[in-house]
Formats: sequence, structure tokens, C-alpha cells
Amino acid sequence: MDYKGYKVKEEKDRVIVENVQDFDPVHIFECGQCFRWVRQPDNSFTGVVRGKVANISYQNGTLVIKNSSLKDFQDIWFEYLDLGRDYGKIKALLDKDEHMKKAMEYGYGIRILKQDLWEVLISFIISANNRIPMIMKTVAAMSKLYGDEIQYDGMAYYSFPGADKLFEAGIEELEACRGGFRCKYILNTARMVKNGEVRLEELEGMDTGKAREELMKFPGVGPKVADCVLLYSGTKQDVFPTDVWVKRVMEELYFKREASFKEIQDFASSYFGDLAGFAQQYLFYYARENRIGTK
DNA sequence: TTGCAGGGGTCAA
DNA sequence: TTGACCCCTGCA
Repeated sequence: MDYKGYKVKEEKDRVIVENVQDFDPVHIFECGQCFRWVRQPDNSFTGVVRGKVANISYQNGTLVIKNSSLKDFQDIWFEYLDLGRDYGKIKALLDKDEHMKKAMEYGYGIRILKQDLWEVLISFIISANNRIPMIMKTVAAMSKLYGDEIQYDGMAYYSFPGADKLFEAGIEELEACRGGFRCKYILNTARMVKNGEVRLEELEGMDTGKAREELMKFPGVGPKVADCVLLYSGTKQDVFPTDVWVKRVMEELYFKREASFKEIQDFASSYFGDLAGFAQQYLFYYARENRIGTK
């Protein structure tokens, strides 16, 4: 069948999508935006989204989503993988200088996933002063303890637990997931969401500055985490999450000197405009994989 | 083998 | 503006 410009067919346990451009699972799942996708020996990725497990692989324009029906594709995967967006056009618009050109050539298959806002919020609270393997372990442990079990291919997977579940878990249980000093932030954030003190579903309707302010009401959420949450949940694209890697790459490539957080934010906003979030992803992936700025 | 620095930030003083 | 923070890994 034709679905929004793609040729899609269902076959046994999978959906096959033809003519998918600007897509590389390694770039997408290892560019730092998500912590729940596990790379398989064949470079496909298996992960859990909205209570469904899937395995995603890609070759020569063909995207294969295993353990998915046509309905799942329409209800979940099309949006989650941001397939409605023309990344070729974005790359053309961001092709402003040699640095961006190189970064986009390097991470040509990056797409920004539209992840569950709550899951991204907790994941990035955990990310503060932490490393990716540790973040993945903690998120996996919380899911295993408080999420719902899903069987796939002889393995058990777990959905990400809701605010009620994490709040009821209590501080000691959360600390068993190795989140360290961030656990008290998670517990209080869960409480605030559960009680409706901050309504996550209302963020999309706010302007970016207001949405960022709202998110920063949560403990453990500063400007960097707030921007990550907005960007990786697909809520806002005109943000430029600035962590140590982004700071390094911007100083090395654009400023040629040390620059403050505010200087970098202002530059990104005026130079990349509404596409700042996409620029950040290309630059971050390029910088981290090539260890730019670490001499 | 043991010890120590430091990591995709945020909070509190 | 600056140090502390959980926990783990890498590297003397």
C-alpha cells in the first residue's frame, strides 16, 4: 500500500518500507538521543516504544521493522521515526559552511526520534554528570523492576514505567537501580507529574521559552536537560542543547576560543534558527565520534 | 592489586 | 561562582 509517500507492505511478522532516505540505524540510535535501543550483531537495533518491542534494520533505501503490523507502523513507528519529515531539505538548509557540511556527511542518516516525553524526562535527569552505558543500565533496571514485561524472540523486554509506578517505588527501590544522587530528583519529578503540578501534555502548545521554564520546575532539570527533553520528544526543534561536547565543538569550529553557554545559545539561535536542534544533533554526533576538542 | 580522577549537569551556599 | 554529588570505568 501507499502510506504518506512510502510504499509499505506487511509480511509475516514485519513491515517493509521502501524508498526511505536519510536513514541509518547506527546514526539514529547512537547519536545520543535515546538509551533504550540495543545494537545487534547485524547492526540492527532492538528496542521498546509505547509497550511494543521492535527490531529495526535498513539497507539501500529499505527499512524493515520486525515484530510490527501495518497498524503498528501507522500508529507508532511512522511518527516515532519521524518519517514524515524531509531530512534532505533540512540538510540543504543547514548547508551553511564547511563544518556543517562535514558533520552532516558524517551523520547523514540521523533522524530525531519522537520519544515519549516522560521517558525522555527521566532519562535525561539520569544523564546529568553520567555516562551513556550507566544511563542505559539505570533506565533498563527501572524498566525491568516497574515496567510491563514483553516477550520477543525468546527474550524479555520491559516497557518504561509511568510516573505512578516510579513514585510508588520509593527512594530505596529507585536507588537499587544505580541512579545515585539523581534518584531523589526522579522521585520528586514523578510525584509532580502524578499530581499534575506540571502537565507534560501542555508543553507542546507553549512557546519554547515557556516550555523550557515549565520543565525546569522539576528537580534535576536545568537548561541543558530541558532542551534535550524538548528536542528528543519531538516537541520543539528550535533548541540547542549545549553540553560539554557541543561546547567543545562550537568553540573549536566556530568561536576559535572559549565561549560561554549564553554566547553559544545566542549564536545557534541566530545562525541555525528554527533548525538549531537538527544542527545540534549533527554537530554533537560528529564531535563525539571524532573526539573533537579533546586534543 | 589498589587508588584516584572524572564523566552528555544541577543544586545549594 | 564553586564544590559536592552516586557509581563505574580507565589508567597509573
